[in-house]
Amino acid sequence: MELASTYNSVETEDKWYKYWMDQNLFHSEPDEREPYTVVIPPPNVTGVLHMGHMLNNTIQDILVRRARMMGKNACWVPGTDHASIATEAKVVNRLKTQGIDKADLTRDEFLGHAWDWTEEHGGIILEQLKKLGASCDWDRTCFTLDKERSESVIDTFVKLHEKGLIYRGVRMVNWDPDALTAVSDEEVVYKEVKSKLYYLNYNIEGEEGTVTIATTRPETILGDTAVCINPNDERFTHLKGKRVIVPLVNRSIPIIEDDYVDMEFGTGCLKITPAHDINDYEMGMRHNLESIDILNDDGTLSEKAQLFVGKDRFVVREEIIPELQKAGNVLKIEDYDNKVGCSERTGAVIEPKLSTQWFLKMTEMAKVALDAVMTDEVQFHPAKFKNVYRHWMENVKDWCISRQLYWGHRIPVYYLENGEFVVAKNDEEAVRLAKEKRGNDALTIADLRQEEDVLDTWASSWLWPISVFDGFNPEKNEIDYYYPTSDLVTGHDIIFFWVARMIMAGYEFKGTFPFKNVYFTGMVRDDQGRKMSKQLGNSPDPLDLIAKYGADGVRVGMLLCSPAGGDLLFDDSLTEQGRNFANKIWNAFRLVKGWEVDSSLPQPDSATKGIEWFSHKLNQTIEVVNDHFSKYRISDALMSVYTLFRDDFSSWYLEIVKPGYQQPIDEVTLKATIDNFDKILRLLHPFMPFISEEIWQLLEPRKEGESIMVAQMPEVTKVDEKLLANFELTKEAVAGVRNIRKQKNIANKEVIALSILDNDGSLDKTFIPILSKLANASEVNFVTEKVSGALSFMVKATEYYIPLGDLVDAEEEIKKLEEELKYQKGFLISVSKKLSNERFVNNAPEKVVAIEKQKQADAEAKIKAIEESIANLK
RNA sequence: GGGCGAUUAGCUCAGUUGGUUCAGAGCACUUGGUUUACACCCAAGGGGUCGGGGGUUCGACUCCCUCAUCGCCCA
Repeated sequence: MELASTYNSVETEDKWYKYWMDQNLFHSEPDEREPYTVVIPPPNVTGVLHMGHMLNNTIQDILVRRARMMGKNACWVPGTDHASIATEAKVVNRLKTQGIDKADLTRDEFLGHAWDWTEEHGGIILEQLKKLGASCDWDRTCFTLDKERSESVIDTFVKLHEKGLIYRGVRMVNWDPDALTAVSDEEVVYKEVKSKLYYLNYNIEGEEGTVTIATTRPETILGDTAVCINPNDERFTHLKGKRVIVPLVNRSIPIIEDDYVDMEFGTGCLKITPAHDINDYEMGMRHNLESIDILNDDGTLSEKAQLFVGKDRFVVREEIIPELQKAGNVLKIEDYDNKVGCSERTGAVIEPKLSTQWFLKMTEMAKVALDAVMTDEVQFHPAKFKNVYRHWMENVKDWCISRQLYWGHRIPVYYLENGEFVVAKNDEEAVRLAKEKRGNDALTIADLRQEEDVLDTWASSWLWPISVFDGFNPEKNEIDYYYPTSDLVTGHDIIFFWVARMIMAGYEFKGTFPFKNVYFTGMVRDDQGRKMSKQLGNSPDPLDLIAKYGADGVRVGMLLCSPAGGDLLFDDSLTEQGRNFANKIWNAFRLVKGWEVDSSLPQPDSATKGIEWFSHKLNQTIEVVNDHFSKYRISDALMSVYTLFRDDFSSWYLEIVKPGYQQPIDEVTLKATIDNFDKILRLLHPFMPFISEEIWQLLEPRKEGESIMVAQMPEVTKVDEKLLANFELTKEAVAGVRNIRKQKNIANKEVIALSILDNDGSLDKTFIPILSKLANASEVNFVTEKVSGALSFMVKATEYYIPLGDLVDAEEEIKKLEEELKYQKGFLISVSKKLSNERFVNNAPEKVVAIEKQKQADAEAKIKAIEESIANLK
């Protein structure tokens, strides 16, 4: 079979993904094995794959594939969430381009359009994940708005309400005037903007003189109901108990006193607008102030404002200044940088607004969820996020769960005509409860009015680890097998949105944690550390990357730059490195595959020893990889396998066992080599699923249905550290010979003779066949005296000589030796100094002192040998 | 303003309870290479006062204090 010298990822990857699907290898059913469960952080149903998903899902797939190969029953549940506000915004926009206004549609008509959108876009992102190699159990694909998940949401709402944890109240909420809905605190992003600070004079009532306030939002003066000073501010003692006049509307408002006012900021006088600022609202409550809501839901001014009615708040901000100037109220205007809250979804400037919403009490649930993490019942990786989590949990506020949208789970609250309400999971139940409540058996559903609002999307996402197994359905018991899940992989930016709330839901509804480990990924940025965004155009299209470098290459590239939790600076060169590595593996395979076997050949000693060494090296690496995985150091684990393949296997092992050009190989060595290759491929499979499968299938005849993805992960047998250390010395000796060849321009194919002076008898002679082969030595002999007329080098106390007669330059050799001598002497001094320090010898552990003594002895021996060599050359 | 974290090679980062000459890895860089698997490669090499200062200790990248700079979260 002719194999191309460059690996072709495109053909390979589609072929094997299809094979895995056809063989149903991703599917999991409960059985007697230990489960390993991961739920996907559901991507937004309208979204497309971006680099963050690539990273996230690469890591999940690595964990899942590895668990599967370690004999666990791995189940990775995929799905999407309905992203109520984002999707609704997209649907509204599309309707707009079709000339349809949302306001003209009934709820059901609108939902029809929203489902159409979902049908069109919903599957895209999951199909893209397949290109990456994601080994999700696609039979289990869920959607937060499908039947089972919806029932879960409604069911839990009813339960939480029964427990008294859900309440309805008037609160200051974050209002998105574009989406016309409340959003949670976590959905507000603060942006730095250049704005102005306006200094405005208010006339004091009944006397000459003015009070100056400073504000960034002059239009809100129309809703002012007080001016506040700090009671300790001596500048304003004369104002106590007086009243001022709001400009333009000429409303008389009181001057109040409150410690909240920062005497340093602005003028020290603060205007209070309880309806439009959270702090003012609280102050309004304390001082019994009137609340004047001057804004309509869409951000225009309402009748209550009296002026500029119907105009947008930003327009008014511009227009009110000339009016104020005309009235003589503007003192000055300064440039000012401040942070403005914007909607994460629509980008609109958020208005704090009083409105009636549904809330979920957080205090009790947060306490349980906090303890779970602080005691490591749920482990965070990296652990530094525990602090962030604690801070949020200790300051948690009740969760505003209602949204004024159509696309989502409609709140199961039914109002009666008298304003009372019942909470029920369906219409029948609602009617039954209403009858009970009112003592009126004639009530029908027509007498009830269901709440118009829907629930926050996270009210379904937080149930995800339970709801994907239909865990609220008492007739289903799969949950008992799969829950709690094992690992959650997610971005650290949604630690509050999602992770915290899933932990709360886990304890609340299942009595235990939803997952054992949380692996937080960083944010993917470009090579200059900028966030990837559409505007900057600095985000590569993941599918293009896969086409160009292969999914394996991209996976490796993602990992090479991804310390846990830290931001990662993505650069194409990393995926290129991944692709190059795949090519390297491919070519190693080409080499092995190209060998002709001759069963009559005996195995060379070098191969026997090489195979023995490599088995220990492999075991050692497996140990290291296991350790890395146990600490969720995924990129370190990859780097260990990468180094094993590139350095140990390719550069050393294959060179040791490789037969001469166009010569056959013996059977035993070939078998062992294929075996070793097989093991490395299995170690590699979680990281590079496609190429590992491709080569694994070609390496030996496989039966239909066999796959590396369900092969057993190699296990550690024994590691002989001494043997490994001796091989390292052999490597040094080989490098010594290569250096001399290079210095003297002796080609590798030219044989040399090698003499060894084993000064202290420490040399492991079993490695000599390897040294002989890799040094291309015609003979290796042992001597008891220094060899003159030869080039030499030392490895520990062992001296190596290459007799080269006229090529030897005594001057140069002496210089080289003297440099080494200088270093050794310096080293000896530092060690001796340490050992002559009584406090060190008395206080340091015995082991440490022994090591230092050994170093001293080694250095002394080496110095002696070097000095003799120098004398010999002179 | 409150809190958290960081600062180690040109870049991105390791460095696990203080202890081998322990200052490391990958990339980048320099030099050399038509070695018959691979130039998507191989070999060799340069490069850091571990942010500054102080302290604890026989011993500090590691622990403590302080200063500086940066980042993130929250208000």
